[in-house]
Amino acid sequence: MSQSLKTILSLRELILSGELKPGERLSELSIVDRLGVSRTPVRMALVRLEEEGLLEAIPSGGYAVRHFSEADIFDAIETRGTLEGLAARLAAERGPSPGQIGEIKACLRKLDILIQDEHGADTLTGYVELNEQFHQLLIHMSGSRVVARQIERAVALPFASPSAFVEVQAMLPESRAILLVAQEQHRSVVEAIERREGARAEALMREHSRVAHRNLVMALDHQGARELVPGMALIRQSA
Amino acid sequence: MSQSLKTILSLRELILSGELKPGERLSELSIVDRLGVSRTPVRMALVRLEEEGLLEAIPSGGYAVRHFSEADIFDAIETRGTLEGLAARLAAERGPSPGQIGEIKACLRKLDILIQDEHGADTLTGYVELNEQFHQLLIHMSGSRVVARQIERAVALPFASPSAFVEVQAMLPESRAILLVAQEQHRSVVEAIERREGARAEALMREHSRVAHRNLVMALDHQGARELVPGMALIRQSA
DNA sequence: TTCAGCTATTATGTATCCCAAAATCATAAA
DNA sequence: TTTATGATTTTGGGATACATAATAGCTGAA
Repeated sequence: MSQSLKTILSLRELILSGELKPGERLSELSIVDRLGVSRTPVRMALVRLEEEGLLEAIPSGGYAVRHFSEADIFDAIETRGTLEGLAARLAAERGPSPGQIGEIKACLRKLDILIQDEHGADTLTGYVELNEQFHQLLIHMSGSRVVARQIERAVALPFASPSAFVEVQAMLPESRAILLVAQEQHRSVVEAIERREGARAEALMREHSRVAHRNLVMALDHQGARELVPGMALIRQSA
Repeated sequence: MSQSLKTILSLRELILSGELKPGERLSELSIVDRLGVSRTPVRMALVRLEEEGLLEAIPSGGYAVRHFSEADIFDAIETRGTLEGLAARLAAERGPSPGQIGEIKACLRKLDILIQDEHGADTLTGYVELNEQFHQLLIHMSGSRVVARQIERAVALPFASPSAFVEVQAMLPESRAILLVAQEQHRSVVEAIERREGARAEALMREHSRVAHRNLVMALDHQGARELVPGMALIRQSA
């Protein structure tokens, strides 16, 4: 593993865990001391994490940990939903290959099976994996590198990912119901794409992203649930 | 001006002018020789230009000039339109301040005056400036940093900018008609936002971006018009 | 006591050097 | 003639030394 990658991973962990607080300025030398790598990979990591959205450049030079408001999380989810809606519409309009449709239907079936089981031991990680795979396949079906790239960037924010809220969701009593609704949306989107119904596919994908909105509200209300949301350490009320 | 910035500007110019051809691998040392700066700012510039989308990272290390297809331009425009549509909807739903509405209406009036004049000497640069300002104000009215950032990134691709096609458009016989339509869309979007009509504002902004689609088709047909489109040097048929 | 200005320190920006890995080319063997 | 292997060269990643700009702290004067 390269020193740069090691530094990126370490810094990201420090930021997401809240050890480095929002607004805190990151001096290159302090990171050098902390992580034991030289300034070159540190600088590389700082640039990459700014691109990712976790850091912001200070006008006079250097970087600080970025802070977000609750509204920012909302907007990030809405942005992802909008872009995934675009991807779904493009997929529907352009008509994906039978192979792609087969793949995503196989993914749907696996999710069905997983959901049928009452929540077992590692059901959660399995769900996260399959859910991410579904979203990935959908993006691929759009057939657009440009859109795919844009979604990648939108999802880079930790709380914007399609599975950012599965952990909090699992804590809720209505958890299972939400899962069923989400899966119904998955199924309907695929159906819409198959039938070349672009507007429907887009609307469904947008609405699908809004289960995250609901989970967000839940997470904000229940004090214990907050730390289950990745990146929650970056949230400041007044930001 | 810093060496890094100088390198970024020089490299971008070399890429957009087509002097560095799509697919061409960029060796750090060759750039050092070419531009007379050391490797450090060169490396920094390469990272930033990859982020911008002009370069792509090679798995084994290093960077190559990215190439795009005509479909990619189409998708980039559609992506921008979708995100600007999101911004317009958010602006409408949230209700911008009277000051913001005043600002964008002032911008509209200036555009009106400019369009009324028969095409004068520097009407074009004036139009580009006001047009960009309009789009900027609209983004600001959304009230969302997250959305603003995402649009910034989408617009970084040279042919995705709101004013990427004004030069080709100016060559067309129906140029004036297109301008009038675009301005009507500007006006309608502001009206929709004022009336808190989110769906209308979004649809209008999307449709507005599609004047670029039309101009793109024109540019691709007329051989002389191609080089008026920024970034056209990056287009490969089969990409 | 407060503010201005200077200085010292620390931070980032830049250049250069070293090293490891990968691509390439040449040569030899099948 | 083709393929495999080894040497050479090139390239990129990393470390460090140097230059320059920013900042904080201190001193002196109002």
